[in-house]
Amino acid sequence: MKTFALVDGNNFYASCERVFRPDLADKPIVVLSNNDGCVVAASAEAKALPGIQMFGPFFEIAGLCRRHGVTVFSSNYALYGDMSRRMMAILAEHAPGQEVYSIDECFLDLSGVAEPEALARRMRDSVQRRIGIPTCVGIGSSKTLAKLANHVAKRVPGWDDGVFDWRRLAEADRDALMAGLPVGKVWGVGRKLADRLREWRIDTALQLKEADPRRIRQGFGVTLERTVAELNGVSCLELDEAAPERQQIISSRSFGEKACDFNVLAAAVSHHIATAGEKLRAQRGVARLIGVGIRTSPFGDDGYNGYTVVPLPQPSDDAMTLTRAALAGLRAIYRRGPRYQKAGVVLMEISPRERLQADLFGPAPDPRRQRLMRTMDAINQTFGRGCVKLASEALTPDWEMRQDVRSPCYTTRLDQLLEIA
DNA sequence: TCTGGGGTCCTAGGACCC
DNA sequence: TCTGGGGTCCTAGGACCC
Repeated sequence: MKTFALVDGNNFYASCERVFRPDLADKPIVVLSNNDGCVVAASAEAKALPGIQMFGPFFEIAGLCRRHGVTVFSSNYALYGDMSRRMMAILAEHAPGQEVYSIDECFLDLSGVAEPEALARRMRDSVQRRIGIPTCVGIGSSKTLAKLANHVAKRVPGWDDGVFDWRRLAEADRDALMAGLPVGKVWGVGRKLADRLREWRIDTALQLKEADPRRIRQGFGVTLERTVAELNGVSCLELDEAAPERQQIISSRSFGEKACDFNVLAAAVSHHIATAGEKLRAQRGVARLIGVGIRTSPFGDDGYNGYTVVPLPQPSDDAMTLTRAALAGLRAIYRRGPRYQKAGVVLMEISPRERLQADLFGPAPDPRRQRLMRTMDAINQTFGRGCVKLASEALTPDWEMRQDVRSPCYTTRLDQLLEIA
């Protein structure tokens, strides 16, 4: 029997900010998305205020925050990323297998551990003591059950003491608990799927668990059929220890201020293709298609949505090749006039680089260019993103995002260390 | 004054061909 | 007058996640 644990940081971004602001313990905090657009994290105290909704637009609740003395932070990904690495490293010490699933959560393989719940409590204490981040742990015999257990450990009254293992309960009690969980809480079931399931009279996690797998497969596909099996304790999803190779890589961002000028869009697109190219080379891939998109705000009425796909003559991971193609795409879709709100790129048809060289009869990639890319990536890794970049990225800085209230990079910048008075 | 995130994968449906 | 398939490729939009 397999045993999985799902560990995640409670209100992770808010907790990261609090580590360096002990004065904010027990105080309401919210953290905003890129560009200060939406609320993406909130401390328990903030969540308790009526009207503070995750992923809701911030401007709608800005007044409420002022009235209730909520401390508001812009996203500080340098800080959260670094805290995440520390948390993941501590957790990895306790388990033979770890899959980092997102910035604030990971699956652990606890198969063969005699007392997983006791281990989970030790892990929680360790993370809390060493980096000051509170966590919750869910345990089950499949990843889906571990996820659901995590929800129980965090939110279900009576069971929300931070660690929950389904096997703590007899089967009848497990079912009773699952009967109280809406089907939308199950991993992989979002709002739309939950609506459709309700038409089938499947409202709770228990009803999904007990649904006929064949009918689910017919009505909803193999993915949900697998979820049903996982809810029944049959593990179908393995622990992916290596970061999966992406089939597509997206980089896009909204502008701090709307942009009309071609050069501003060109700088943004150059930046995004540079970021995407770095990710592409990190997974040792090459891309054949490059998508470029620009759009105005979807909430205005003079909407323009430009998108095109540029094929490369042969798949590439070279920053200059990618940038040239992306800018050609941008020229094709750019219209003078609209006030653009967002630009982005997509790398598609990604294949492993090694295969490319064996397959193609065309000219071999220039080894000097490859060395240049490796050097560029290495420098940027050591000295920070953007230390070395192509000139097209630097045409204009006008598209930078808005971050009005970002905290210092306490853990990654010497000049921004926390000072203790 | 104005403000609304970012990323990945899947799939339905159209175009095209035999 | 009425009937008339199936596979592949592509893409936009949908759905999900955090």
